[in-house]
Amino acid sequence: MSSPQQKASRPHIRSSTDFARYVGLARTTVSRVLNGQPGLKKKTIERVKRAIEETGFVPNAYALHLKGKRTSTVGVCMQNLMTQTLVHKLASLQQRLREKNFTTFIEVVDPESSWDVIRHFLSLRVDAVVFIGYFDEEQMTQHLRSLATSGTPSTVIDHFGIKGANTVSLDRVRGMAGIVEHLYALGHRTFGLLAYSDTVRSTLDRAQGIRESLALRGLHFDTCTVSLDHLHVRGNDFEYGRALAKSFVERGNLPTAFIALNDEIAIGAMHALKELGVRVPDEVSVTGFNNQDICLMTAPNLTSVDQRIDVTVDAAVEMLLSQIDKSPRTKPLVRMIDPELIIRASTGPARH
Amino acid sequence: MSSPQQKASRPHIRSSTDFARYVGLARTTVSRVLNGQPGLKKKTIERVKRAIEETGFVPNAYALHLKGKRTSTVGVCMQNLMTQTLVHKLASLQQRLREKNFTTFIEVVDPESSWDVIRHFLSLRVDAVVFIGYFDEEQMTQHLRSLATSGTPSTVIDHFGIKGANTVSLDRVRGMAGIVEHLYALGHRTFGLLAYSDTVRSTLDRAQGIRESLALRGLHFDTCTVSLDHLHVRGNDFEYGRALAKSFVERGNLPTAFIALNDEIAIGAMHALKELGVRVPDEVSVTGFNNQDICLMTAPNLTSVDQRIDVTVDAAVEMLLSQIDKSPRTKPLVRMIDPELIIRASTGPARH
DNA sequence: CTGAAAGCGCTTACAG
DNA sequence: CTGAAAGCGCTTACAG
Repeated sequence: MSSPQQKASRPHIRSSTDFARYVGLARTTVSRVLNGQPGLKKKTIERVKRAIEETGFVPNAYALHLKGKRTSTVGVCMQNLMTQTLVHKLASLQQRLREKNFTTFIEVVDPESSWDVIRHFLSLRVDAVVFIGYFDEEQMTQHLRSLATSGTPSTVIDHFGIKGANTVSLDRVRGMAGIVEHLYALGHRTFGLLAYSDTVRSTLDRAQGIRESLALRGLHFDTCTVSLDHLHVRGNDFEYGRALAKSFVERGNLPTAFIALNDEIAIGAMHALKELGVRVPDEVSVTGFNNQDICLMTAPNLTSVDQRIDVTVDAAVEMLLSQIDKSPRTKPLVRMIDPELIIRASTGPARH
Repeated sequence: MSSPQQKASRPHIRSSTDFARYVGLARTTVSRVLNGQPGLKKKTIERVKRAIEETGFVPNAYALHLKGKRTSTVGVCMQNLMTQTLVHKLASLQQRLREKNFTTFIEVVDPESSWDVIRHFLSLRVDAVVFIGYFDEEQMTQHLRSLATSGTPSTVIDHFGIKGANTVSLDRVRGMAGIVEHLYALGHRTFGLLAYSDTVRSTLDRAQGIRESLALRGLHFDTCTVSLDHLHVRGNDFEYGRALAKSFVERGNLPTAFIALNDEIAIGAMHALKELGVRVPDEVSVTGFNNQDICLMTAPNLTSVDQRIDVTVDAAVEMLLSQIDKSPRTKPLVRMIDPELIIRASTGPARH
């Protein structure tokens, strides 16, 4: 009968003044009960609590934060392209901050919106700002400066290399080194690179990781890796992986291993290879990146690199808390997270 | 040289009082400039604007909203299990609301956190609350009542059937009817149901849709559909689809079509079928649901149902705006969104 | 065209 | 143990 939409007959209370009048106590007393302060009669406390039940009164957060104290809020700036991995990071971060009694304000940033986001966070007097993902470096530097000017600590998750920024980032160079090491140990000396010819920072880092790791083993990047990225319209999905693998097969002279930029591309490639009669891992090995759930859906299951999101988020939160209420640091904090190579059945000994 | 972390030598301004002193004008005047009110000398405006540049002053949102006006904010409550589809809905909603000059506060709700979320939204005096996903019905009803009591409009996206709730939901019954109609027209009379034996509301609705649509064609649900869900540990992913399809093949006497709960399960099933030598769609047709990107990664591409997220979100925003600043409605608004069947190569004529 | 004063809804010394 | 008063950072009539 009584639907949620139905207007309750309860008195409509909007402020602590209304509420105090309703209870028959001073605002001061009510405030103390609401904040669980000591030195109150048991009866008074119960009286107020009952009144809260009756009226559903909730104090106005805006008035509450006006006194210039910490707002216990953190602004989170997400890159606009939301991948599964980024969603995990976001959810994990919100969870962690909630445990520390912080409220998160999340804003998804697309380049066009010209970043009013920072102003918005500042107007909400957030205690700190977290960036997740990759952004325009110049804009970022400028925004980090605005934050610093206002005395708001900030931490960047993922985007490594922004000058002066506190950063928590996956050690992508090490991640790639792990893959190369693994494949090298299996006897692989020729590598097909899938989707590494991109100019975004994370990809450049990854390519650099391959280059260094090969050099370490006396191999030269340019002679033992092949990329056919230019043959197709750039993508980051299954279809791009499929198309690239197909081109490799058509071209002939297959490398013994494919190193894909991410799991989707790896899986697309695996499917194309299967269709074209190239067996994985007997004839060719394939690796992914990110260790998403889909790595377990393929036959064979996909060797991939796990980002260890929980460790990353823990580090970021720790970094944040160490800055809040402390005097600002001059040297930025930078923390690299070690990725974990998850070896599965898509990689095997190199064929001869 | 000047890194973002470096403390700027600019004067540190925290309030409009500080700022007004800095500019050498009254707070009133400054306020008017900040809010773009008419009747000010051009010179005054420029003076203030320059000072903003110089100091980076941003007014305190909490003080701003204290006057009891609309806060131009909307609280969004997300179910904790974040699927790709849900992320799309969220991003689309935030985008739309931003266009209407609303700020979104997003909270991911897990059952344990016992829903302080609503209190939090109320304390922020949001103009409205949107729920996206599926929640506990009893709790939801209670929370919607709290919102109604405080005069805060709300809309539920997805979770159809909550009493008294304003709802925008995909017409799942029609979505399933579309699939059945399509398969029926292709000559299919026996159907393997993959993962429909779940008791969550959306699944029940979907099963009901199949039942009704079959009945409409003189077919009886119990005799022409088979489910082997009970043979495996429940999942919603590729693996579950794979396992189910395998069981169907082992059992023998295959239905001519598989109707999967979602795209992942359908794709998992397709892979298992392929491995076991059952050709899709020659021997068996397969359908998915949600029309995710992965539908295009399979060979053959997957027939699926599109949720038309943009239409859904538009409807929800429209519903919300129609409630804000209006007197509360007694009858809840309910809007069903028509899904769109996307026919691809995974469905074909029934084999005889 | 600009400013002084009151008020929004809270908390926090300070009295009693 | 409880209350009256001041103050947080804004906006908005109301004066000038």
